Amino acid sequence: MAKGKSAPTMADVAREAGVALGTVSRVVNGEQVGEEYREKVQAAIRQLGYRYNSSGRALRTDSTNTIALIIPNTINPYFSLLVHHINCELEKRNYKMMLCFTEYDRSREIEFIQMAQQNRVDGVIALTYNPNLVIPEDIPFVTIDRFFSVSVPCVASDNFGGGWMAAKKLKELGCTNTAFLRIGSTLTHEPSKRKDGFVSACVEMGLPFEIMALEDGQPFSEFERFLSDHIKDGKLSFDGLFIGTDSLAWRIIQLLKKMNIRVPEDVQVIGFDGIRIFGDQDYVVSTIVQPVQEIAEACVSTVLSRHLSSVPSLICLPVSYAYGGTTKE
Amino acid sequence: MAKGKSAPTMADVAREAGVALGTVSRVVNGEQVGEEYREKVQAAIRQLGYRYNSSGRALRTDSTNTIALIIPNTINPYFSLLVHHINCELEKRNYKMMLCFTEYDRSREIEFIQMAQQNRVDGVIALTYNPNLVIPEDIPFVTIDRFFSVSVPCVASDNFGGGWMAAKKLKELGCTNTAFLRIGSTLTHEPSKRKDGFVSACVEMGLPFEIMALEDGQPFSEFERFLSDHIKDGKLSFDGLFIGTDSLAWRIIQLLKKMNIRVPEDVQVIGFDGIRIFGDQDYVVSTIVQPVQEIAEACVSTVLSRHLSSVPSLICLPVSYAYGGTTKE
DNA sequence: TTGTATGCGTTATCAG
DNA sequence: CTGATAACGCATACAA
Repeated sequence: MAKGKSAPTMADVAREAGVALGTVSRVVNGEQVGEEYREKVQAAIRQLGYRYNSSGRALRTDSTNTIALIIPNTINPYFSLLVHHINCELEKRNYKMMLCFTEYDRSREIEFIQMAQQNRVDGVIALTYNPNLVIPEDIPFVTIDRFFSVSVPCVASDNFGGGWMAAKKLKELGCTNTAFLRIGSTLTHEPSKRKDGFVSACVEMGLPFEIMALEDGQPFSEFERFLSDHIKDGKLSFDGLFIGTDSLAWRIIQLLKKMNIRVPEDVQVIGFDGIRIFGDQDYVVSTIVQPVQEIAEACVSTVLSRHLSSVPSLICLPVSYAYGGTTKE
Repeated sequence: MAKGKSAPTMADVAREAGVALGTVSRVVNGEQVGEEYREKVQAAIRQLGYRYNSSGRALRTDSTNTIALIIPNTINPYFSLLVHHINCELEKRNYKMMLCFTEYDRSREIEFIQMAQQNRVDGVIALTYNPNLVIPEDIPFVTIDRFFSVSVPCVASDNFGGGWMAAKKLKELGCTNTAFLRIGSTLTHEPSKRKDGFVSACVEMGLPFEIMALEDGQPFSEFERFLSDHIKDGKLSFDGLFIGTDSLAWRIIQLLKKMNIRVPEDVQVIGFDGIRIFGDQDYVVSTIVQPVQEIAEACVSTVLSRHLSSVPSLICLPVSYAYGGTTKE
């Protein structure tokens, strides 16, 4: 019988079962225990409704069965998807997730890494933007989309291949003059390679292209100006656009509508990420799809395999093309 | 100097500062401590890079500064939004979140509640569907959208008022024959009142309406049949639809397109939830917007105020109408 | 005000 | 194979 209202402990179970405390621990942890002892203990556990106290275990073993996920937010649907699949993978393996939102704040990225260590998490998965971020060496750490060093595994999709694929697709669909549009930080990370792949393919195939990259601080209206500059007699000189993310693609398409340019009749548009409306229905735009499920699986299995000596330092996963109404066909 | 590689403990700090262990604890917890002692301790803390170990504190205080959030997933954008705002509110208050995905699995809902207790979380916020769920009395518990009993606070938006608002809006926009469409469980919960509010308003205003509710197991195609049955000479007899969720509204609109019914010219559609594309851009459909931010704030402040004796048992927050392209104007 | 000592629930190390 | 017991890092009641 537990004393008062507080939850029963191993000592209570031991008393109830008439065995030693250590024996209870062994049963709970599935270690070798004599059959009749095991049964007595299990009966007592059921009797008292005992469940082990993770705080005690955490203190003793210095591990919490928890992984910290550091990510800007969960409003952006790509991040939501990532959070979802990573948490599912963790749940499968009986791990918990400690979710940390940075809102793109560089100081919070640092803070959360410290906080994660203080909370004795068993590892960290991080999607960050701070160019000066220092990755601790004494805790399993996996990054998404950013390569720091060979000792910090990075998981990303094949951004270069995706850019290449977009160019090839536009060409196949009959485009003869294209542009790549992107917005974003000056930070060099894996997604930066989307442009590189696109450019490489265009050069190789002899497909004309222009680049329009908005740096931090420049207003969105710069895109409007850029597009206007390429309109003659109400006709856009581009017939194919590859855009850094689906989100930006969608905004650009709104812009084109306002300018009376039809998509995909006048210009075909391919985005990047693979965002679906309501998370699981149609693709919002034609797009290069990131394999989020596989990315999540790779992150989790990598961060949990600290002891496995040989972890690749860059895990690159294949992308695919999906039709979303903004290309022909 | 810490022994070996493991993180410094309070004992290390005490030794370094030449004070007692208890004094370090008091400094760390911001209690009254003599000025020169405080300074010595803080210097030692900086010196060693000490951060307190939350496992030790958790074991000692039997509290973890963690709240469990039980929710189906984070793919559905409404859930993503909820997770986002709840986590933000928790971060503000220096609490962590333990995220639990049920995927609508009733047994997992139960499991997670037990697991949360085992992990000594300080409270639970839950959005569940299991009709037989038993809410533990010995832990602060807040539910979203479902009322269990006066002792379990429930946070929800004004679903009845939202239904009423939808009817009024459709009437204002000139509709003369309407229908309410919904899909979903047989479970009675707060969102069930969307229909009630709609019906009440229609009756009061003398606006004709029909109800079409899909029960569990019925295929989506039932909606197609329902709509077909109401088409004569290619013309839909309804000119206004109120639909249980934005997600369903969007699917219905796809259906209408296939049937060559134009939205909003032939029929105006209002959904419920307030989902925006990419989480923060345009509304996907015209809709009754749930005040997610306020819901999150209410959940968190309620679950954290266990000691405050008087918590209302139902917190009902006001909704608003937003134009999203599927109504006139 | 500061120091000392105990115990939170668990795992792990020893003896038996 | 089992029982007893010592940590783990911290907060706190009590003694100084």
